Amino acid sequence: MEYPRNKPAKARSGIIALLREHGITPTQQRVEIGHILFARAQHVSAELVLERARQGSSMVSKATVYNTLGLFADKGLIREVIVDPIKRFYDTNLAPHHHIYHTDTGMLEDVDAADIKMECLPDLPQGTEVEGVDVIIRVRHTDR
Amino acid sequence: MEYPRNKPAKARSGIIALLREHGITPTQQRVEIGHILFARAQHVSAELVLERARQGSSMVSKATVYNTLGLFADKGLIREVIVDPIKRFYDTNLAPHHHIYHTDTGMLEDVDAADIKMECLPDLPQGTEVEGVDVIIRVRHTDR
DNA sequence: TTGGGTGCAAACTATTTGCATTCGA
DNA sequence: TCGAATGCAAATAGTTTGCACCCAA
Repeated sequence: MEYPRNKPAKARSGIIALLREHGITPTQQRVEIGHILFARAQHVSAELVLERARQGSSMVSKATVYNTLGLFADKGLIREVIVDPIKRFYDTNLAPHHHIYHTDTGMLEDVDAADIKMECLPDLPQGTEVEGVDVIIRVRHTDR
Repeated sequence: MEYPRNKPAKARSGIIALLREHGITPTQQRVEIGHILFARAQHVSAELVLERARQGSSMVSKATVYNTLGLFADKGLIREVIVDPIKRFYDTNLAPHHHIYHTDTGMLEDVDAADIKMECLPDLPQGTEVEGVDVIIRVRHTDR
């Protein structure tokens, strides 16, 4: 189940349904956070979600933001992206894709998986299975 | 300048020369840390380096370990690897390669770059240049 | 009522920083 | 000698945990 890109923000009722489909009890805070996340395809940090939640109506604590993002990621509603050594990003785009990371600005961009062809993945170690393959293209602004 | 794999540990004099070649003043602590790092191709965390340094003869503080690892990475002696959201790893293997990350054990394995062919990298954003491309294959042990 | 689920403050961990001291050239 | 490097401690930032509270069964 995947949240489509470039769609208008889901209504709260839609978010409640989405949470239920994923086996998550919809609480006020989770719905609020869902509303922030699924407004559009985006890359967010916990800090940003917290900031937006505080601008909104509901009370949400910092710990709840972290716990909820972790829960959503576990349940497959969002995808954790590890590119920055100091903070985690969460990606609401669940379509197969990779990332361009601007090391000087911290900006993260999506690259459709179809635009990168990987051939001959090496043999996996015995008794393991692939959980995911991340490709991160690190770019910086050219000095001029 | 690249440290070759599978070679016996560099003598301290060799490490001093290596640091000088990279424009790093060789101090007692830096040489000690270099000695730990370049004993063999490996993936280390700051914590592990600190632990090993304390087992050895020299006094090295935590802050110095962090600062030195950062310095070595800046100067291209080691490579920072971002796979784990909670800690950084440093890789003493500078040959072009990618990683297999065992999400359940935290183990990191090298994959020769030649074993992964990437085709048609997407167009880069205007005014940027590639700093590096990381491929991380996340694997887990299959349940049986 | 009651036991698991939830939310929050406080705790914790990895990392960085400021500054007095020491070291290397 | 003297600027650079170190060590310590405290600060910081991101994240996790312990526990009181709440709600459905």
